[in-house]
Amino acid sequence: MSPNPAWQAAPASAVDRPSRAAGDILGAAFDQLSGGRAMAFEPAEEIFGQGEPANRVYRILSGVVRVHRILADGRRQICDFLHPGDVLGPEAGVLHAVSAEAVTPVTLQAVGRDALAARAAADVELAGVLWRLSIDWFNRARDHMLILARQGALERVAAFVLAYAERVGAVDGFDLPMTRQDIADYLGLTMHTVSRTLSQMCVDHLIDMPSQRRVRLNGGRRLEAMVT
Amino acid sequence: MSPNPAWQAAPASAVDRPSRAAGDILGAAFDQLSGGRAMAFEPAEEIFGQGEPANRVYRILSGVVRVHRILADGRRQICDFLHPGDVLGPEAGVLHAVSAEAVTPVTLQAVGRDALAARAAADVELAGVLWRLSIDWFNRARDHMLILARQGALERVAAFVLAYAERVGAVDGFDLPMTRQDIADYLGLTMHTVSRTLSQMCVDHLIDMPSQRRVRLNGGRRLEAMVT
DNA sequence: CGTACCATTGAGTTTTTTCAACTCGCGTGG
DNA sequence: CCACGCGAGTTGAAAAAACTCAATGGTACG
Repeated sequence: MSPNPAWQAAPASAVDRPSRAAGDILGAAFDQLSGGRAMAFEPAEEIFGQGEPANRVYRILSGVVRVHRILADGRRQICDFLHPGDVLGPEAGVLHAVSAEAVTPVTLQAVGRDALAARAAADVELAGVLWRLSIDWFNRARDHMLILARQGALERVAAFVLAYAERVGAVDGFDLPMTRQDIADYLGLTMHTVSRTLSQMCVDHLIDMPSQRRVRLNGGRRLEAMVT
Repeated sequence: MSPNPAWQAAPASAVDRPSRAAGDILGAAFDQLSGGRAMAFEPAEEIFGQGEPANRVYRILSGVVRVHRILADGRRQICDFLHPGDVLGPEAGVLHAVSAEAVTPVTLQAVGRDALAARAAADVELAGVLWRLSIDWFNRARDHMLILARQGALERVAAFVLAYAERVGAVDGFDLPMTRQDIADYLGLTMHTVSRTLSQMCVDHLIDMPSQRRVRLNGGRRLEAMVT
């Protein structure tokens, strides 16, 4: 593991998405309502499970979280990977429709759903930030749907790599904290297809993979061209 | 076309989702804010387009609407089909991320986004209804993601047919208002695969199709079994 | 009654999955 | 220290699924 992987730090630049102001407002609300306490989770530890009551909303301080659903026959669909600064939970109804697990070691702040709602009712700016967040999720979900429905393996993996690079603000490469199986379950492919596709992208010099988990984009232009 | 297809009527039972009370609250808000005016659209007519400013929120009175995105290379992904009682638009940011078109003749009420927001700010019940709506959309989007990512053609078509039957409250069959191409673009398949799959389901006596657009479920038990 | 559009069906091809073997890195315990 | 085993990853070959191309059938509407 590299000395200071992007997903581990929670620097202002990563946390304060989509804007400095939005991050501040959210951060302040969480700092205050959580009483400054943080929760810690080990890799593969469950943060909450499908079907459990959804009483709390979380804000990730460090680490990477996967949000997924399990089907009766064991197939798994990862809906999203969440990073420092991302908020987890408020899209839920009374019960969680998905599970959330730590991919890496994770720390997060938890606040009561009702407490956050009460504060949002009193604070127009906070309500606006939460509203914009839910729009973002919705558009993310639709982008994801598009990838799953209409794209081939190469396009899917390219889109994932590019989106991940942007998400962690890669400068000269980045680490993928998740396994090939995780990527496959996110992209609707098998682990094998993901592996083959990454290998092929290396052969074509679209990317380099100095180690199994590390990726460097070679320019990225050609890669971007295949994401439509 | 059958004399009174389910998608044409806007009976209380269809409009008042997810509950009588919620429908009343929404209906009252729309009736009042729209000034009782309704807009009409012909099949294939655009209600709003991707990239346009999202100033209004719509409530469908009759007909079926498709919500979709077009990719640069012409591929199309239908995100959802909406029916009488459904609300269209409030999930959008400043600009619409999707287009909406009439599948059948459609009538709908339009209200200003700001006007609705203002009313929601003053009416806790209305705000709750809108909030629950957005949760429903989100979960629908995730269900859809699951279908697109992890299921075969038979499962996809079966899921669609069952969901549609439930949506229109089918008693002894129902009409599909959309083309095979629409279904394919919704399910992430080709028109050919959809057609073949439906044919196969007829051969297997899972369904009957008295005409190209009409479907009758044969019990539905076996069909439900394949949706996982 | 002809035309246009939607739908169906067949045949061959491509893509992805499945099955299986094998490699690599890493931590454990002899 | 080294052998061992385990989990993750890679890769090849065969099989399955869906797509493309192409032709045909059906229905509605002028």
